[in-house]
Amino acid sequence: MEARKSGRPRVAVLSRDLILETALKLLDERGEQGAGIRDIARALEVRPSALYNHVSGQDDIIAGIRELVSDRIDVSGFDTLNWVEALRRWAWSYRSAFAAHPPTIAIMVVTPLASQSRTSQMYEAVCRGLIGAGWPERVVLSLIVSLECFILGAALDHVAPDNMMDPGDDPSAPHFVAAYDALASSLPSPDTRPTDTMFEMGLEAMLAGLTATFQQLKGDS
Amino acid sequence: MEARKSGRPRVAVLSRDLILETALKLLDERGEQGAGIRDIARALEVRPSALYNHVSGQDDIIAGIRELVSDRIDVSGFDTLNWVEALRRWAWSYRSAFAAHPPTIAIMVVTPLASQSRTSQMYEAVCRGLIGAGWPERVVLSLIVSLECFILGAALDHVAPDNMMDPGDDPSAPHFVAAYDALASSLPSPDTRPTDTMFEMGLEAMLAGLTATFQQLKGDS
DNA sequence: TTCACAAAATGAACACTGTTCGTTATTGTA
DNA sequence: TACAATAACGAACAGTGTTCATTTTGTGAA
Repeated sequence: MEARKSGRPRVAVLSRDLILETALKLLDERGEQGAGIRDIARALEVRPSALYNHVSGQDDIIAGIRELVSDRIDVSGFDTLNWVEALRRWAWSYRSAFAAHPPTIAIMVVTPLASQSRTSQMYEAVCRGLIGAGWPERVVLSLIVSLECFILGAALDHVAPDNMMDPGDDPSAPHFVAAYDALASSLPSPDTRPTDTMFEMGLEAMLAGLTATFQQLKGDS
Repeated sequence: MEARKSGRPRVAVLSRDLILETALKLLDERGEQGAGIRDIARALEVRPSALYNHVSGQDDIIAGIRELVSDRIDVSGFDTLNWVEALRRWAWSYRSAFAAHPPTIAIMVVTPLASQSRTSQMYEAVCRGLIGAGWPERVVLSLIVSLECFILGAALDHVAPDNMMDPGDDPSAPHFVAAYDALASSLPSPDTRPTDTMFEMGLEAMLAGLTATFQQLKGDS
């Protein structure tokens, strides 16, 4: 544990990638608050100010993490499957990519997308698949974004504690309590989470609705 | 502008409600960062520490604001309309309640729900309506939460800048660029926002899908 | 080979945040 | 009339992201 002296070290200790990987790891391990600049620096055994030689600031780190996460989203279905099944695969992997790194979600959702990024390659693949399947260009982005809204909302729900909606024994909300209890006791096994059945239900509803829309659009043209 | 001396003032300057209303107002005016403890205190012409006589801390303020916002959600449809139209009204007002106070969304979504709150009265109304319409108790909460995921995701999207998804002229993402341009030029008027057509499309898709699910459930029983 | 400059680390600040605590003046109550 | 509760101030504290001068090392040009 000998302290490093001032001045440039013989072998570089830091790199942009190393910083981002460490940040993501800390985020996963300790949650949203655990990946501050000082935490990352401590994990790398470095003074906080050293990070600024490789990264322009905290926003830059967040943008970098988003790239890491969106790389895990599976768009392979758009080359091989029909658009409904491709969207289904995409949606599930989209959710699990974020669910694997819970604390990132809330940050990602609000932070605008940097252009020329790997994330826009992900959108490119989805757009190509949908347009190729016959969807009109002008509705494709609405379709994607509306699915994305649901997915990200679901990812946030996935993060939230299971009892987040627990009404307790609030006597002024009997139907709410009944619905909560009925859901809890209808789970197939104790370790299936409500949030999973919820995601399935919502996703299938959207896909069914979109299929109807698609056929209607085909009929009009 | 005479400074107030130490000691209890003759007429109280603060109250919990006043603090919450001020916080919400600042949030609306200046955005997410503009409603810190010190900002609220400055707006009320009071020292920051004075707030702690009426509020337990920042989390408490956030919880209070959520109550203020969810009071604006319209659940009246569940008494008068069929469940689809009631859900539609609920969803639009849900979104606009949050859209009216953009910066609150990102905070609300992540913060768990306090029980016995006015918010759970909102859920009670929705549950009562859906169960009364014939939905099985065990799926009602999944239905609500999945719609909620979409709505909150859409509310976040509503907050994001319109050009958040702008790919620029990225030559490596031609379909993405084409879809983006097609959407932009297909807007009926210059002041209709893409996020509105997106919300409509997604909501109608979900409602159509849920209608199909409902009829299927009726057929099975 | 030498010299200047870029790069990469330290460490000491700065401005900012939410929060706590002691002090003081006023109010309500027994 | 005592006495406690209340509600304000003001001075701290611990935490944050960030900047800057400094020191050391590496590298390309004259």
